Amino acid sequence: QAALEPAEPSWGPTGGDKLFPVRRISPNRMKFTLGLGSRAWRVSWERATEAGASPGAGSGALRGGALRVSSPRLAHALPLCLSGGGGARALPDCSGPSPRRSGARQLVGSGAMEQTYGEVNQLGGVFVNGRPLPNAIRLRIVELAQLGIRPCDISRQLRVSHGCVSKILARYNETGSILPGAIGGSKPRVTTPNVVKHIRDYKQGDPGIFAWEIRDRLLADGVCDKYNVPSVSSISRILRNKIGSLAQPGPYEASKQPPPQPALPYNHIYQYPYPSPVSPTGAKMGSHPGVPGSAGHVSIPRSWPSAHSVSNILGIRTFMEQTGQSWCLL
DNA sequence: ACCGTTACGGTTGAT
DNA sequence: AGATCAACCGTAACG
Repeated sequence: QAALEPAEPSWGPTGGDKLFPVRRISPNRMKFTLGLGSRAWRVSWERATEAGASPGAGSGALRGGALRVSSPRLAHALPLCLSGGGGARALPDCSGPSPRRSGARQLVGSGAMEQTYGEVNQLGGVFVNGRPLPNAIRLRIVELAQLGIRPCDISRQLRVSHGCVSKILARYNETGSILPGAIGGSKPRVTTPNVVKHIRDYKQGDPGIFAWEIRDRLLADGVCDKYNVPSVSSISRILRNKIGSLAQPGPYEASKQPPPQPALPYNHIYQYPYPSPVSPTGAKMGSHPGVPGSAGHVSIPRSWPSAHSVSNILGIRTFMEQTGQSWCLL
């Protein structure tokens, strides 16, 4: 209980809302600050995860499993991470405060560093603002829903706001993935040298061509698809800045090796990589097609390397691993 | 009571 | 190295 006592309650407003210019923070929603190495963090987080992973027994894969952080030191290193896997993209599940911007919340005083680890919502659940819920809880939400538990009850049981439960279930129903979206980063450029070259060709072939016509031709000629075709304004900018006189090949592509295309399209999907629609706990994941092998399952924008799959994150052996094969989404 | 939606403050990673 | 930007997050509240 002491773990949930805020060292310094954050009573300030957290922002406005539609009707109220200033929304008052709930007395139950408070930040708590803990000293590094304190057992308190572990206790508080275990309480939070137990609410998700333990109740109802059954979920062997989750109980005391990947989420349980038993070492305060480890908790410091990987506050809410389920996996230490590397990769180009962020692992969205790593909910610990970043050293970069959370620095303002790191206090170094008299040799002991304090750090804000999370907040407590109205339901008593622990969350880290700006960071996704742990995958174990996300998975539990889906599992409970599959068992016919109402979202409002899931919300109360797991101490996750109903809005979040609703969002996770809606996403799961739509995509088959329990995973959060990829946070941060930028879109891959769509105006690749090849696209610029085609735009130039079109312009040279028909100097009076409109940008929207160029756009249509890029699509018609298969240079781009609907996901990566430049906007009309982008094409106009290219015409203005990079092509301009139409005389010389711009420096953009003259002698440069084109930058590598992104390995995955921006809208590539992350698939929920279970070999069959069965959760690791054995609970049926319903008839949802969002499992490997279901083509046309294209909804979660952006993706992560396979090293970040739920299976790997949760420490679940995949079918491919069991058969000794490496697998890859590329 | 329930739930979809959204403003908000926050984090993240590419540029 | 630091700022900016645009993506995402979960909460709290409205309707």
